[in-house]
Amino acid sequence: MSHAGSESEDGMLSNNQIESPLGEEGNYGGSANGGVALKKGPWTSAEDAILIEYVKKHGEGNWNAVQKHSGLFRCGKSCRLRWANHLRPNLKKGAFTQEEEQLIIQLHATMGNKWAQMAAHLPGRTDNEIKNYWNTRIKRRQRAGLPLYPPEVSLQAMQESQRCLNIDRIESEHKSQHDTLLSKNYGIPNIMFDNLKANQSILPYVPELRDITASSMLMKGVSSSQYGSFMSPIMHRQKRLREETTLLSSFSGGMKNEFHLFDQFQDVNKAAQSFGLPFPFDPDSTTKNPEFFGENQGSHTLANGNFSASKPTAEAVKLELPSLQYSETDLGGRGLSCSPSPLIESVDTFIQSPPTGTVESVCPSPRNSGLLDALLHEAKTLSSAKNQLSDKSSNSSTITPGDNADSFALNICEKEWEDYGHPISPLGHTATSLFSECTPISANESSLDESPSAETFTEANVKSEPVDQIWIADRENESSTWLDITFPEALLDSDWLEHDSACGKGQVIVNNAMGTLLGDDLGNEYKQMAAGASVSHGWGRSSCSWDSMPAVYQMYELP
DNA sequence: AAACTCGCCAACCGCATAAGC
DNA sequence: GGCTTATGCGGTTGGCGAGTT
Repeated sequence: MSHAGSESEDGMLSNNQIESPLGEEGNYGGSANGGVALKKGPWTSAEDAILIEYVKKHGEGNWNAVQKHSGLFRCGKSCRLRWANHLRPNLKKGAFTQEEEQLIIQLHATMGNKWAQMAAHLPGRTDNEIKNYWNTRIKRRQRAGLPLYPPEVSLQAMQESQRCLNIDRIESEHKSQHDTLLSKNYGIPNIMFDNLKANQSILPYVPELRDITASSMLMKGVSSSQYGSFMSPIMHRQKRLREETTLLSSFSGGMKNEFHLFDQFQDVNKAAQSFGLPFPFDPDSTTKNPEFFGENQGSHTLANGNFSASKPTAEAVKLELPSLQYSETDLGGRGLSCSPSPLIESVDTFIQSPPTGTVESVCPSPRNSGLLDALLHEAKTLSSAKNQLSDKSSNSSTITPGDNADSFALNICEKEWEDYGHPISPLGHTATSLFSECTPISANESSLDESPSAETFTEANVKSEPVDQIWIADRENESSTWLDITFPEALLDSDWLEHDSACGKGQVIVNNAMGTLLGDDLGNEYKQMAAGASVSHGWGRSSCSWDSMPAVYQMYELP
C-alpha cells in the first residue's frame, strides 16, 4: 500500500540533506518520510541500541513511531524486521542443530513455504532464518540432484495426507448427518482425536491435541497440517481463513512441483503413470470435465493455469507454493467463472453456517491429487473385483437422512467394515507401498542430507513398473467406463459412493470401496467412530491437511 | 595474487489484510 | 463504505567472506 510503496520509492534526498543523529555514513537512498530520508542497508550497533532502548520504553509495535521518538532514520518496517530477526530476546543464534534441521524438513514437507508458521515451531528461530536455510538447502540438493525430502519424511507426509484424505471423505459423506447430530448434541468422537494424538509419534512436532475442539478443528482444519495445530492461537479468524485458502493453494503448488519432479524422469508419461496419473494429459481437459473448473472451483490446481500437464514445464525450478492468485485471463481461458474471493467467502460462510442436507462441500477438495488418486483408483479396482465376488446388497448400508447415527454406525460397522478392518490393508498397493515403489528409498539413509544416490533414483523408475502395469490393465478393463483419475469425485459419484438420486445427496450408500479406500488404520478409526454413534462435526471437506500434499509432490527436485 | 564461484545472511520489496478513522 | 495506516508474510536481492581455480 502506500506505506510499503513509500518505502520502496526512490525519492532520493541528497545525502547532505540528511543528518543522521548517529553521525554515521549510511545509505539514505531510501524513501522519504515526512521530508526525512530513511536509511537503508545494514544496521549499525548504534542503531540497534536505539531500537532496543525504544522497545524497552515503549514496547513492541507502533514501529513507525520509532523514528519520531528515537530519531532513528529507519522506517517502521525495517525496525520491526530488525527487532524480530536480530534484537528481540530469546533469539537463538548460530547454526541450526540437527534436530532443528529435521524439524524444518518435516514442517516444510507438511506446510510448504509457511516460514512464519514454521518459525513458531522453532523457538528462537526466525522465519527469515528458516527461509534462508531452506533456500540454501534447496540449492544444495538441487545441485546434487538429490530429492528435496528424505524418503522417510516424504513417506510420513504421504501417510498423513492419505489419512486426512480419508477422514475428509468420511466427513463429507456424513455431512448429511450433521444437523441431526448437532441437535442431539453429539460430539466429535474422542476416538478420532485419540487416534490423531497417537499419530503424533509419526511427526513429533505435532503439538498436543488435548485442547482441540470441534470449532477449533473447524477453524483450523483446512490449513492445519497436523490437525489444525499450526495456526497461531491468536491468529485472527479471517486471517486463518486466508491462510487456509492459501494453504489449499499450496496443494496446487505441490501439483506444480509434482510436474517439475516429472522432469526428472526420462519419460514423463511413464513417470506420471507411475504415480497413477493419466498420461498423456489432455491439455483441454476442461472441455471434458467442465465441472472440474466450474462447480469444483475449489480445486485450482489446474485452474490457475500455471502448468500444463501435457507440456512439462521447462521453466526454472521454483519450489514455491503459489498463493491463491488467479489472473482473469487464466480463469477465462479455463472457463472458470469463479474468483478466489468467493472461495474464501464460501469457506467463511460454511464455517458460520454449516450447510445442511448436502454433501457438497464449499471447501476445495483435492482433486488431481495424482498419487492419492492413483491409490483411490487402485482401491476401486480391487474393490470392484471384490464386489463381483461378494455381490453385496448396497441397500444394507443405505443411509437415509432420517437415520440416526447409530443405525449408520451399524450399517458401516456390521455390514461393511468387518470386511476391511483386517490388519492387512486390502489395498494391494497402499500409499506406503506405492510410494516406496516410486521413491528412491535408501535403506541405509539416515542423515537428512544423505539422499539416495543417482543409481537409486534410477532404480525408482524400474520399481514403478508394477504400478504402471496396474494402471494400464485397469484402463483396459474399464475402458467403457473410464474415470478420470485426476478427478476423484468421479469415483465418488460412481460405485464408490452411490448417491441415491431418489433420496438426495445426503443419502449415501457406502459400499465396499469405502472400506477399501480407508485402509486398515483409518478403517479401524472409522469403525470405532461409527460404533460410537458419533459422527464428527461437519467441518469442511478439505478440513484435513491438503497443505501436507506438497510433501508428496515434492519428493524430488530437479537436479 | 587475482578472478571467480558459492554459500550465507541481512535487508529490502511487494503484496495482502486488519484496524482505525 | 472508502481511505489511510500499521503490520505481517513470503519472495527476492545484494553484500560479504570463504573456498577454488
